[in-house]
Amino acid sequence: MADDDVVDADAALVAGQKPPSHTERLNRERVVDAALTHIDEQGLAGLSMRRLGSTLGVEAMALYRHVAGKEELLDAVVEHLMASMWRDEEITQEPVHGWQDFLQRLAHGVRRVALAHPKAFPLVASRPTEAPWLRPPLRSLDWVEVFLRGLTEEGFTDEAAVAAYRAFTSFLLGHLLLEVSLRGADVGPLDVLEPADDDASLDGFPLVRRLRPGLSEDRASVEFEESLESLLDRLTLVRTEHLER
Amino acid sequence: MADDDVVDADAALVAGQKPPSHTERLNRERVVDAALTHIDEQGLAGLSMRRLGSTLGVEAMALYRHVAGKEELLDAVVEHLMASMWRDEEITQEPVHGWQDFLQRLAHGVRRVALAHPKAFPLVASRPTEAPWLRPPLRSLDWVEVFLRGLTEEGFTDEAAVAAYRAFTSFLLGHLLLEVSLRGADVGPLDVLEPADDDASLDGFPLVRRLRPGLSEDRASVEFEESLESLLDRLTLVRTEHLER
DNA sequence: GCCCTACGTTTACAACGTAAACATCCCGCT
DNA sequence: AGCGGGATGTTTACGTTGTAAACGTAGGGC
Repeated sequence: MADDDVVDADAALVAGQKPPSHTERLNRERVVDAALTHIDEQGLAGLSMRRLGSTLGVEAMALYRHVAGKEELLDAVVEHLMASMWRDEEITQEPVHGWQDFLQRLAHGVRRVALAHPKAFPLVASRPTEAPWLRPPLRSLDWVEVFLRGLTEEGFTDEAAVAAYRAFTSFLLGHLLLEVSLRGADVGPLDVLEPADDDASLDGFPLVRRLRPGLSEDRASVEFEESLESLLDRLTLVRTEHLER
Repeated sequence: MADDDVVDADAALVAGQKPPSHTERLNRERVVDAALTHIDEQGLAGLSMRRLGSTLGVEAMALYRHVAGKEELLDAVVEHLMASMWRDEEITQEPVHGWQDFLQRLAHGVRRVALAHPKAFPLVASRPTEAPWLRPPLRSLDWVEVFLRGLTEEGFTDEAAVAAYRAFTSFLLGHLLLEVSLRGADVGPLDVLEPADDDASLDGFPLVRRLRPGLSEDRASVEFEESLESLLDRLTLVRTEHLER
């Protein structure tokens, strides 16, 4: 990305635009981008205005010309994350083959975002939404509109579409939060205690001890797929129930 | 609870024990309890060691004799929350009528805890578990053992019980996090702007505008019930599939 | 060429988590 | 009963945080 900046600067020069006085000027987008990569690399707790400023070669207070404060910055990161899904041509480009295909693509799109930014995704779940009837992770008006359009165009009644929104968001939140908490967890001090990890006196817990290998397996992908399939089955029922009424 | 303290002190006097020098002595339980009620009342962000100390009539540093630090205190609050479910006689007392009854009681028990402490419950979801194969909200060895025992005793194979654990935790996390974020949200400045809440230019979002009444309804309870029912149906399949194999 | 405005810096303050040294009180021992 | 020592709470202090306010400064429109 540092290379990108250099390239961009050169291109700007060739195009006859302003040569950067010292480095490229700050703007809201650069601040938000830097915040996201900082969270990706150092974790949410490692983000402070001062540190973020210094990675941008700038004093902390400079950031306040572009974001209103830390809270608003975090909201902007969330917005940026969900907005990045618009560039996902599998969702916005390809024609849709039925509502099940549509929900599959949406679900996988959100999952891609979550897995690309495991340390940042919890923000999508925990920041308050701008209206109480918006639910993470589909928390922007744009995505809710897309969601409702996708379903009502495919024969869902209004009530069924709303019910589907609720079920879909609950599903995504539960699965993705658990998955990113696995993948985003900082690998411990890399202790050699790995082999001795069944030591810690699982003596009172015979079933846990016996099933620990199974519990430790990474089944996140198939678990997601199967639960999604099951949800779609349920929504099939919801849809036809509301139609017959 | 302040009354309780007085009563306890009097009882202690009658029983011939130490009269409290000034107020009751501090101990870990009082600290954790106070932290929980502080979070319930002021929200997680409003909790600081100094403020918590002063509600206990004590200097901030006194807390460090009883908890190792703020992080450990939050972990203790989470532990306390989930441990409080043991006193739920509907879970631990009554005999179980089949695994579906068992899971229903467990689910409702966790939900009761979540709804009783909407501001604190997100901690149950966000604090790291002590092992990567433990998943919120059933994140203690005790509860996982109970869970696995309840299912294996009812004819689940080891693999099916593990699959059920994954599905059950995802379900609870998604639904309860969304529900408490509704009920725990600080009611805004109580603006009179309530009636004008469809104002904010929903013009680009016709479907959202049309379905907003439906989206605003509080369907949390029936949504929970229906999703739980659907999950139990799915687990019925999982169970018999693994048996036939 | 000059000025205004947008941008970045400096300085400052209150609040935070917590380490270290200190005071104090209570309990068990002889 | 007296005393010694460990447990408990306080004081002081340090570094870090978010951010308000005043200040410089540089660059583009007239």
